[in-house]
Amino acid sequence: MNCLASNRKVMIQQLEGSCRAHGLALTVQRRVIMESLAERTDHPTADQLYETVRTRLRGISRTTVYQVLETLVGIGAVQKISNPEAKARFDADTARHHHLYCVGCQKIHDVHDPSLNDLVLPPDRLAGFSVTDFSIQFSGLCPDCNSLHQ
Amino acid sequence: MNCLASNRKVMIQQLEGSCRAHGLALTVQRRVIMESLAERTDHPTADQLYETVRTRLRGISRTTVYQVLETLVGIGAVQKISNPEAKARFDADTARHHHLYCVGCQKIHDVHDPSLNDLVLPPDRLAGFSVTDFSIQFSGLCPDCNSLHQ
DNA sequence: GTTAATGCAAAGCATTTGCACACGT
DNA sequence: ACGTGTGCAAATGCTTTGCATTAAC
Repeated sequence: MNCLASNRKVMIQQLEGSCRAHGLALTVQRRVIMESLAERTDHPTADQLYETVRTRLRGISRTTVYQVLETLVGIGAVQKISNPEAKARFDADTARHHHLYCVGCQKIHDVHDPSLNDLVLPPDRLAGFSVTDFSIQFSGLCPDCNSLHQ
Repeated sequence: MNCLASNRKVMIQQLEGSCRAHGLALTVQRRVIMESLAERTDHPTADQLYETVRTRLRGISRTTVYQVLETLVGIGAVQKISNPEAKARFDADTARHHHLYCVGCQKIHDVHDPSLNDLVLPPDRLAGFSVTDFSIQFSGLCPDCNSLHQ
């Protein structure tokens, strides 16, 4: 058995476990979508993934791909890269600073902490990448939401 | 003269300078959009900003707000927070890892570097925030684009 | 057999485009 | 005066919704 096949088997078992744990059915669609996403590393959009998936499961609907992806994010089997609603957001502060997304109020707060800038810059070549800039996205609870939750 | 008024004046002078430097006209719309964005720290979407701007410049078009924001990003007066095309992208790898956006090929590459995970976690309370997770977005050139550019 | 998931069609937003008019230089 | 920027209307693209059908448990 080759490595890919073995990984896939493990991955599907994990998916099965996660679904069970959340009382979700392990449908063909969920399995194929999970598999198709797991074997690529190019961070596809829902639509790009749909194009792959439809060749394996003819008749699958675009809606299903969108829905299943959100479900998989919900059970922690997949992560979504981008700010949560995937809308463009703008900031007049162009100095280097970082952002905290509050899972309580869904707002984005600035994090001005100069120490963070030094912490990460040193490796300015990571495995052949020339890095010109970076930004850290934190997620958690802002002070206001913090006090509500205790 | 109060502090806000003074900041605004400086900001507008900077905008004027940036526009000149790029051969762009300093239009009323650009000024008001820049001002409106600069006085808030809540990282509005283009549409949210439009709602504010239209109360100050009746008749301004939504299109203009979208266009001007992109122009301002182009001259570095404003930054856009989110992945560049603001579409949702998905990743089956849920382990902590970071992302490099290549400005050459526009692809998002994974950066698996365990040292980065230790570097930043320590301050798990930043000014009252409880941080549960974080992710670093690098931008720069991937190895392939790097070799093309030299 | 029950309940939840899928598929379809259509609607809903966010964003972009093409072109005529107006404004900044 | 010239050329760029703006406004409008319409198109496009991504994503969501309501509801009937189908499949998983």
